[in-house]
Amino acid sequence: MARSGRRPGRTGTRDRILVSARAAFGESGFEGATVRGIARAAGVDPALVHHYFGSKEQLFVASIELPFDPQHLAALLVRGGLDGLGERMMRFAVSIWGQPRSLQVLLGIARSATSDPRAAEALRGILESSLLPAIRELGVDQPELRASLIWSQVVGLVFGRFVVGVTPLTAAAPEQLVAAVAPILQLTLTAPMP
Amino acid sequence: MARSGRRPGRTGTRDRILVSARAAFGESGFEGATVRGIARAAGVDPALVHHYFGSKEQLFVASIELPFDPQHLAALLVRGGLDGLGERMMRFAVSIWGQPRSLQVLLGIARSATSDPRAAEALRGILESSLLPAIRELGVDQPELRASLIWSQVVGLVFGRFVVGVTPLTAAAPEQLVAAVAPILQLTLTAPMP
DNA sequence: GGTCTAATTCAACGTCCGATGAATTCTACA
DNA sequence: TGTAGAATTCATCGGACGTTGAATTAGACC
Repeated sequence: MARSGRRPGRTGTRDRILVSARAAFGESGFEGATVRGIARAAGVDPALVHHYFGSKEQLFVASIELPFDPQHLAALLVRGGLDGLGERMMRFAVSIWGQPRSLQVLLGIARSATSDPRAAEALRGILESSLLPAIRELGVDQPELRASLIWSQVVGLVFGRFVVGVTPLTAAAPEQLVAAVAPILQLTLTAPMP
Repeated sequence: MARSGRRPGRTGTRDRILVSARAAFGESGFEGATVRGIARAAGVDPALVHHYFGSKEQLFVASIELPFDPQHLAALLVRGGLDGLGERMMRFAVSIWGQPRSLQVLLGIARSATSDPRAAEALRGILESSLLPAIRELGVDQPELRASLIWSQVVGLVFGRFVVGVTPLTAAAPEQLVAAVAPILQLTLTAPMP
């Protein structure tokens, strides 16, 4: 039984709450995760969560900060031109979901997007602030449609691999996925579009 | 205030509950939808839901019966061979999500898959009982990986169009989507795979 | 007409949830 | 050393949820 009152020394409590929150939201989405569960995982009283973050929603917002800078991504994609862009995109996706913390953020957003418009907007934001500008800058025709199709392919991959657990997708090595999907993305960039 | 007791005449109450349930699950997923809300939408006391279906979970199972027969779909895809298979797949997907009831069932499963392993299994089932057998039967190499990639593309499309609301995907006419995506699916079927 | 069964509502229980406000303990700084 | 403020817990509130059991009303069949 932890007695009440301030703890001696520096306790990174706020950070521990954030870490637990990312794990919980990534596992169960916004609605499925509970403030009490997050507090328990952080070894802390639920009231502390509100003390630091005000509300469950604000905690969510704080915990799903995008694990990369959209402009940086856009620049990275543009650099190198249209050639090999599909592969660069896949490599970036794979490198992001290879980091546990980034993956948690991504899954937290994706799992919450099914019920929370804000999370859905965050997902759209990745498309509109990175993918679309990059493709526009390269002067491809029908940039909106192409960017959306690429976005939906990557989202589908993440969904299949990490949410639904489709065996060939969970079993494939990252390199194999890159090799398999990159040409498809490349065709999505270059094929004639209606 | 509806007084208690049996209603005169034939009241399709059970069916009305099912209809409301599909709408609610499609809109909010299993956890987000509430028995009380479904009952309210059906103009009925919440206890009736349990009288007819036993539990929220059994109601969910009853309401998400797949809107098509997997074997029939597999046969439809095989008939006609590898040529134009991508287009047939897209046409089928578009025709399914064009029917409101089917779309509700699909979205109910997809939205619940983020937290409910059973729904995730139902989603995998579409892949394993229709897509994969069809592709296998056509003698393509790497059928598991190809089927999974096609599945993830279609799931991503549904997610983008109906859950996240990606503008180019919501705005595109079904025919335009078929024309844009079919060649990509076809490449996924025929491109060399690692 | 009497009786059994199905349909329907009502009232309630127990649980979990997010949130609040007060009390307690420590740190920082004058 | 005294005191303001930050960190932490505790007890609790009000609400929503799934579920249950009893009571009420209608149809079906003898």
